[in-house]
Amino acid sequence: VITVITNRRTPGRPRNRRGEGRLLRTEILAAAMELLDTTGDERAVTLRAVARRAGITAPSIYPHFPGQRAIVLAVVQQGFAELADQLCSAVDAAGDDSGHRLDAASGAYVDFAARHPERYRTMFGGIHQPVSDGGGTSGDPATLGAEAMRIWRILTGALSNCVASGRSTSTNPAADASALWVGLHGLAHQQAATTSYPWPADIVHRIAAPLSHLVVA
Amino acid sequence: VITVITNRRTPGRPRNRRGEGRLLRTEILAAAMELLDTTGDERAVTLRAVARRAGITAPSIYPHFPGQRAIVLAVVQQGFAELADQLCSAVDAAGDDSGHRLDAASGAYVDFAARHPERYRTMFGGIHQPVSDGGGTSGDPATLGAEAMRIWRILTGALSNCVASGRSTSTNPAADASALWVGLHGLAHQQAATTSYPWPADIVHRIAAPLSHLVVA
DNA sequence: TGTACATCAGTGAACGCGCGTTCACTGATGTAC
DNA sequence: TGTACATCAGTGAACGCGCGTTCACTGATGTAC
Repeated sequence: VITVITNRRTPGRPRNRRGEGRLLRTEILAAAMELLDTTGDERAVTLRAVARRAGITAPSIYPHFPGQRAIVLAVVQQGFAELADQLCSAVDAAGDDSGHRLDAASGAYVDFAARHPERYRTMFGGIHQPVSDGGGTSGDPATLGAEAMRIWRILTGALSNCVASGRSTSTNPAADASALWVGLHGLAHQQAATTSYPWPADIVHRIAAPLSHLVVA
Repeated sequence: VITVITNRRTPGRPRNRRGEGRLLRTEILAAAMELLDTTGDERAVTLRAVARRAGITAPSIYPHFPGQRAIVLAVVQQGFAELADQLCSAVDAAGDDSGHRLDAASGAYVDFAARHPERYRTMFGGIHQPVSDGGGTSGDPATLGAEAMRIWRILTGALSNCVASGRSTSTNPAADASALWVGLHGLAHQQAATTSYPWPADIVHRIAAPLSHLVVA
């Protein structure tokens, strides 16, 4: 099957009303995310491809984004916000048991990457460096970007609660939360990159439990 | 500072003697690796850029590689071979103590990524999927690619020795080696992607020790 | 030993393509009078 | 209420660029006789 790339825009697209031009920004972002998720290739997110997907002409993007990199950067930032939101929801929905809450966070993290593999890879691809605000005094999480900070705080909080309830023996929940994040990231990224690695069935728990210093049940 | 891209090849390059044309393949590969390590961007490894770097014209590449993707794939494969070699050397040089040997493997792994961040990211970028041979019965490491299998075996071996000498309480060294690899990968990849994450000082040990189920000293 | 020839390593010009970006523009719509 | 006008959303054509790939070629070198 040959994919025909058409340059025609969806002809019926109504232009936004006066004063509502900013709405297009949202459509452009959505188009970029769709492109990323469906093509599975960051390089497919070109300015022209995004415009085609959004049903507009390429120059129409410039009033909303200074260039192509800015679009990808916005996708990445929104990705981090969504990831943080979903961790938050998962933890909230997990009830009162501190162990369940930590499990829920770990599961939601890996799940996000499984549902949006290419977006996850782009988020952590490094070119856009959204995790850190720069600077980066070693060991000081305050240098994280705002959304990354949220994620780190959710993990740290869940782990601290486990310590408080005697479920974890961690003596440094802040540092161990970073270690846990690294472990989850390793699994999430690897699953997002290659679909056929021979994982043990309980791989999430096998990674998250020791890194969280959970007491053996 | 503006980087001037010159199309001129190094004029003095002597052509290989008759029958030694295959030598150029090595030079092309080396040029691609240099490009990847110095530009820090996989997208910079174009067929033409590789040719410029190698001091030849673009069409000269075709007798040696069917196309640009094949060059990157070869770079990735060589990267896996080098990584496996370095793990092997590090373990061999670490003496007899099983704990030291496992530490050496972990350290060498993270080190490789730190020394060649862009190459590491490309290796695990997923587009080329070099880790798995496909198929991928869950839990069966035999479906790994040859070099990935070597890496996994080194980790499994080091971990098994720790179990044998009472340094690790792992009850499933094969599965825990996968978990350890995932953890090391998470750290290696994240360090290769963003230089300024606020890592705890003992991050490697903080990840590797619990995943290996090392007994607390 | 000398010479014609086949082979081989690599060249140079050319192609069509999609890209990012620019520029002048069009036509609908809200607003001032 | 009617009309002229400014503003705004988005268009369409064009540019120069580097890319991957093709093709016919050149000139050095080993070899057969």
